[in-house]
Amino acid sequence: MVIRLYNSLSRSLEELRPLRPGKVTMYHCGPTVYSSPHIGNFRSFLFADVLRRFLEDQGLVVTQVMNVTDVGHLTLDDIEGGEDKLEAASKQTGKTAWEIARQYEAEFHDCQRQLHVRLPHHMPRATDFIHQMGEIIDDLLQKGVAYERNGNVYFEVAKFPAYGQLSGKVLDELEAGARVAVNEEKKDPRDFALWKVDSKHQMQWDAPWAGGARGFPGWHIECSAMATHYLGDQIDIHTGGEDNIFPHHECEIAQTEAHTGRRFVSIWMHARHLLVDGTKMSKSLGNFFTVADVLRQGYSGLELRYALVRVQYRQSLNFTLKGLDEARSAIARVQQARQRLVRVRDGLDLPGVDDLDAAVQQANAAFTAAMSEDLNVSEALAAVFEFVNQCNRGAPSIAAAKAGLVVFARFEDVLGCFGSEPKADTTADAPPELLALLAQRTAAKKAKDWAAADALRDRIAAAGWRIVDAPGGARLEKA
RNA sequence: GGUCCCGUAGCCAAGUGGUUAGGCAACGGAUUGCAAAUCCGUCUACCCCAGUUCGAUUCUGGGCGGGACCUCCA
Repeated sequence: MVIRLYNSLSRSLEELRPLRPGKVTMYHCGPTVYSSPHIGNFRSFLFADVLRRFLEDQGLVVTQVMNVTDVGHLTLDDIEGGEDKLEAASKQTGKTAWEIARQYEAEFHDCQRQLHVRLPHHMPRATDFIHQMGEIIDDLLQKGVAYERNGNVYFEVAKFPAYGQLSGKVLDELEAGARVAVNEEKKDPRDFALWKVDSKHQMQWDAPWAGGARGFPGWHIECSAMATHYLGDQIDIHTGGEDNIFPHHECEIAQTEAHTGRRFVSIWMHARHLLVDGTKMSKSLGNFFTVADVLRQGYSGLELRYALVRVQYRQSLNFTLKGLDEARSAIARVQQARQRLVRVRDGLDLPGVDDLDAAVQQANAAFTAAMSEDLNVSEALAAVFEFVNQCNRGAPSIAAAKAGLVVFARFEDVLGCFGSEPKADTTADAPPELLALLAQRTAAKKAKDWAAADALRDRIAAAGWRIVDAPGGARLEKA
């Protein structure tokens, strides 16, 4: 199956042709660990996760690298002598920048776990790569595409003609941009920092090249260092949020390609920002959600994952609490269909004669086709639910149940938002007191004391379980 | 101001130059003691105006509306 992905650089769908057949290298711009991860962050990271899962589903061997930015990116204020994100958080909390970084890095990993993210193979910290950044900076200085002013080192954009290709920024207009603070040190306003000197900065290192001043790395160099370190000079796919296109990825291309002399990335992929209640998520509008916020409201990681993954990554998904409720219902529908198959397979329910062959084939083919076309998850989900309906309406044989469960396992393997295969019967997992109530209800039903039976059912429901009445008897499911 | 994306039934959201996407919700029926789950059915839409075409939701142009980026941001 040909996999086509949208390349931001060419602004078109391109067939994925790995540099080394059968293997795909991916680099993802990861979190800046100065605050709690929010749902927008994870829209982007879950997109990367689904991409990786689908490529593996297609038999490709994937190597994933995601950086942890613990140096902090400079804020706008920094241009005028302010501080970076980590430094700012440090001042507010009284903790050191290092403590802040480690705290939020741990929280990020926790979110990854809760959202069922398959962990990237490498998650390097920027602060562990100061030396490698220095080597690149030194090389760029040697090559004459970077220059030093008062210890600060800048990349000279004029020396890299392709600058602006990714973002489509017209250079002349950039120069006149109103939000660009004047920096007399730069030869050109577009030049960007590779190394900065600021004696007040908490995180500082001796310059890792001869003759350099003590300071800290600039905005973009970490990704070049870590990507090339783990994956080589050329990588297949590089992802990030759409905001990364400019300036971050534009600068990354410039400095990396100037350094290696080779094309850095084959396919650039960018996730569209999500909207919350139809508008941009922001703290001032009060529609800002961290991952923890959502989980605290009683939604599961799977439900949040479903809500963030169900729309194709290049569409501006509209996140709502109602959407989470919909996710809950949708997941339940899938899991109920799976459980039905499990019960047939395990001999708890009578098998039928339907073989499901056509449905299995159709579901797999439609799912693959949808995902192959730039990860069209919405369309892939339609294939999933079409299959749910096929399973539910028929009377699957034992062989069909087995085959159907393989299909569902595959869907779960790629999307990861349904959960593991349901147990055939969860009654035994319920607390003993609920089992006692269930027994009482069964007795009440036998005595045709409907009022008592219904009252008992209500009590069980209040405890978070629901009764499933079936021909073989009633059982309990976690609601 | 520059660049770009989008506007699909109650809500979310695919897709197509002419054949019911899907999910959630709602309603009717089957099933059930009543429910839950499930099945069947109903609600069947493409912002507006021109143009191209035998035919446009789908292509072109204009308008209106929403959103994004333009050195904090996934």
